[in-house]
Amino acid sequence: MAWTDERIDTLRKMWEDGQTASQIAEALGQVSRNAVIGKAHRLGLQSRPSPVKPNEVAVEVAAKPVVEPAAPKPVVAALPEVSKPVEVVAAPPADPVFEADEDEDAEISDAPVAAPAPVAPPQPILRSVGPGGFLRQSPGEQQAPITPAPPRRLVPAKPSADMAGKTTLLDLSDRICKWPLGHPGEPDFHFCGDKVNPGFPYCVAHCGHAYQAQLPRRDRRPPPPLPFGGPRVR
DNA sequence: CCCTGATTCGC
DNA sequence: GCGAATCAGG
Repeated sequence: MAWTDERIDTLRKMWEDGQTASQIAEALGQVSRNAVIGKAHRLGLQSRPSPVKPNEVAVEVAAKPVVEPAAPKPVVAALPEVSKPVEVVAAPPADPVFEADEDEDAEISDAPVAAPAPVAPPQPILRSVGPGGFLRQSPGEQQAPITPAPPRRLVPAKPSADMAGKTTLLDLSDRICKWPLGHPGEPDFHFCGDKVNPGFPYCVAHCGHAYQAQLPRRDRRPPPPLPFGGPRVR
C-alpha cells in the first residue's frame, strides 16, 4: 500500500494529535505500526516523548540557575482544533498544600494503615514502612521493634521417588541452571541444576549454548532445524 | 507478558 | 523511501 497524500495527511494529523502508532496504523489499515513510525520519522514529524529515550534537555540547567527565555519551538505548530493537550512542559508544581483543615467525612477511609493515635501525643511519631511491612523506628524511640516471626518456608514434597536426585521444576531458583534435559512430559524430564553463571539463567556451560555472538543480519544463517521444541516424535 | 517509540539496514 | 527486525524502557 502506497503512501498517498491522503494517507500521509491522516498520519500527520493523528500523529500530531497524540495518537499512538498502533492506533494510526489500525486507522489507516494495510500498514504496520512500524511502517507508521518509520514514515513519521521520514516526514520529520516531531518525536513525542519516547518511553525509551530520556529527554535530554536539562544538561545545562544546573550550570545556569537563571531561567533563560525559552527558545521558541518552530516545529510544533499548534493545531487550530482543540486537541488533547499533549504538552510535556514542566508543569509548575501544584500548591504544596499539606491540608490541615478539612471537611471531614468525604469518604470513610478504611485504610488500615497509619491509623492516627486516638490521643494526639505532643510529638507525633513519624514512621516509615520498611520492606516486609514492619514499621521502622524513629531515631528517638526506645522500644525495640517487633520483629515478625520469619515466615516458614514450605517445601513441597517430591512428587515421586524416581525423581530423587534430579532437578525438577520445583527445585528451580535464581541460582540454579534452568537448562532443560529431556522433554517436558516425559518421566525423567529435569533441569541441569548446576550453579548458574551469575546474572544468567544457566550455568556457564549452558550459557555457551544459549548465547552466541550476534552477527550482522546479512551474515546470519537460518537457524539449524529444531534443537528443541520441534514436533515430538512418538 | 503487554505496550510504547527509536533505530538499523536489507531491499 | 520503505518497513521488518530489533532494541529498550514502562
